[in-house]
Amino acid sequence: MQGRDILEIDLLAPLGPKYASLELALGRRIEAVERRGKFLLMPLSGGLELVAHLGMTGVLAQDAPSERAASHVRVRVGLSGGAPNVLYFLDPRRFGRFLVVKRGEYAGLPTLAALGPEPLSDGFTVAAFQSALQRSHMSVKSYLLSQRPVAGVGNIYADEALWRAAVHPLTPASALTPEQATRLHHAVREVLSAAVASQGTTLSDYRTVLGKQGEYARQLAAYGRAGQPCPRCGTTMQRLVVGQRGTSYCPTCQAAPKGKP
DNA sequence: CGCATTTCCTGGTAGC
DNA sequence: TGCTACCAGGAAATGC
Repeated sequence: MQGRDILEIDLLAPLGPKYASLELALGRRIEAVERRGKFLLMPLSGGLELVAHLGMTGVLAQDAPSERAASHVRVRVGLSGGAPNVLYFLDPRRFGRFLVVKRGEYAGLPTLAALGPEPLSDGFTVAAFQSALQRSHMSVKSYLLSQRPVAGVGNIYADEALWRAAVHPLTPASALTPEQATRLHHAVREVLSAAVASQGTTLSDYRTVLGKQGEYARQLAAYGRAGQPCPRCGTTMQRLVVGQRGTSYCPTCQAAPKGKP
């Protein structure tokens, strides 16, 4: 994709502001393909930028979709150069985004505008993470999901990291001890680097760009394991809802913060 | 301003 | 088998 020109870009149905300003990409060159957190960023010539987000179930593919998936194609991008020279953006549940903005202007994308450091970069330090936690009054799980203290942690990896760090998901972020914050920092890095090494977590539909299943599901210790024994202590894992998200945790390893039963 | 709640949307599945 | 009802969730919009 990098270095190619966008010769065609078709939005296959009106989908509102999640798919805005695509016509501006016509005739532009894709100068780079980058990732920040869960956002895919493609700087275009002319000071523009294509921003894509797969939501939960989105797919960006160069292969023509199967008959079954054809109805989920939302955007088709025709590129210069030899085959493969078509990009298909599939988004079955319409939770994705695919839009053109002025480069670096993320006013309509507040999460991207306030995105925390990349978890596997040198910019994600214990000190910075600790001071971010200090400033939030949200539960630590909700704060992780906000993408502000660190980029890219979704529901699965939040549960995994909190379990590894032995931190209860409802602990107020600012109430974490320095030891807990340090453990959580390391846990986020360990979980994400292991998940990347396993090419992600396939629960049902997710496939890598090469069509392979992500293999991290077999390593999940917490996510989706409510009612099953904790891999560390054997206690039955519990489920609760945090910020409208299903949450699994071990009531023994991840002791409740003071005042929470 | 900061946080909580609601909304978007459809495939998958439980229950009958 | 076929129907209904409900759940899942990332980020934005809305509410307080």
